[in-house]
Amino acid sequence: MSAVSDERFDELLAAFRDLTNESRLKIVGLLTQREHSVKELSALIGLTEPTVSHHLARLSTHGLVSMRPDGTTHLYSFNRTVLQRFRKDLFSTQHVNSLVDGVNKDTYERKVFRTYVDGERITQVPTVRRKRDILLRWLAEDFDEGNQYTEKQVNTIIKKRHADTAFLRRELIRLKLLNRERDGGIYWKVPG
Amino acid sequence: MSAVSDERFDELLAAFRDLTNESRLKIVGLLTQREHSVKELSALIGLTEPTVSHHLARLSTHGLVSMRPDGTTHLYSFNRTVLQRFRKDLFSTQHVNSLVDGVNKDTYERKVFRTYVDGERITQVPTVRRKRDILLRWLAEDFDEGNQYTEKQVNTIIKKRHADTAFLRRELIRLKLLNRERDGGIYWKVPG
DNA sequence: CCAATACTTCGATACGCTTCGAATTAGATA
DNA sequence: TATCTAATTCGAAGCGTATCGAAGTATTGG
Repeated sequence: MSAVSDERFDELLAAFRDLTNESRLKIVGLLTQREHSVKELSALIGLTEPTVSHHLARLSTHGLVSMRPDGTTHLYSFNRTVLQRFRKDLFSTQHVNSLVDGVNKDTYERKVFRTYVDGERITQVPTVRRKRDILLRWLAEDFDEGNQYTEKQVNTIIKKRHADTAFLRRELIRLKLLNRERDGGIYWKVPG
Repeated sequence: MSAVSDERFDELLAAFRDLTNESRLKIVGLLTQREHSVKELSALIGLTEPTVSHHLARLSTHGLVSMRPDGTTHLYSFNRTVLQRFRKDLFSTQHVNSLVDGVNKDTYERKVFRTYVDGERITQVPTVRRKRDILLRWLAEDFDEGNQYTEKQVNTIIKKRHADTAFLRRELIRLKLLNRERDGGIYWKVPG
């Protein structure tokens, strides 16, 4: 489910891009009132006929306008229903969510692991909190929900990853990944 | 009430232009889920931090995103209400109508008058129907609603504008500006 | 069949915009 | 205080596109 391959969204985006343009919005504004010829539109908004023709061509590729020949003149009209459908769809959460490629979603975290973790052990605790937090969430996975741990047991588990047990234990509590009984030496993992 | 001076519409247009851009839509999509730092966004969508920073700056000029500093990182979040208001306003007929400058609305017709009318008289009847129709609507103003005219009276009125009364009389009827009693010689102006 | 008219297509220009890398600023850590 | 990191600002390259004039096409009117 990559962003690039969401053709439906690409079409919607292109349609809106073509719509959010001063000249084309003027054309659409005029066509909402009644049908107009290219020459009329050209005179009304102060652009040459080739330019107007070009804009109308772009609008029609998305079905936003229709043309009806009348002698040598081409009468263009606006398709309200098409725009209404586009308005509804563009910002639907479905499409917005599909923008982000799931494969890329954790590249940042992977980079942190590559830098600070070697196999099973943390080579160095990142000084930057944001990076450190990523490793702490990983470290928290070594604890089971529902279990209770003494401080000694906590240190043993942490030591498998890094030597500085005191600091990492305090950090786990700061991030609310572990909880500690008031005054006591009992720790447990916070669910979630 | 010129199109160029409708600042409110210009602002809406600029906001939507800034929104209908693939990179910025990706950013907005991510920010709808939760707040993100510039570095995170950069890694997630595969752009450099300066580029992301630039996009965020554009989005924030329209109030679409807000920033909250947290240490050296800047956490950006999305303002739903602003987008909702924009969506409502952009296509309101009020704004669409204000796009067209009233002063320019009749330039095409004025040009026809300049070319084919000299003071009170039609110098030459345009062969192009579209232009001819403009003069016919002007000619119809010489007739009063509610009055009844014989063919002779109709010709007299037309002759003040141009010699070819027979043709112009027929054309007025073709355009449904004048009406004629079946088989009879009685004419009257069509209201409206 | 020829002339006039409206439209479109084509080629070229000019402008804006996205994007990047380099340099700068601000904040946190040690 | 000095160093590191994150973010921003700046300058430049590349691309798309809005626009125009000129040329080509189709349809009407005589």
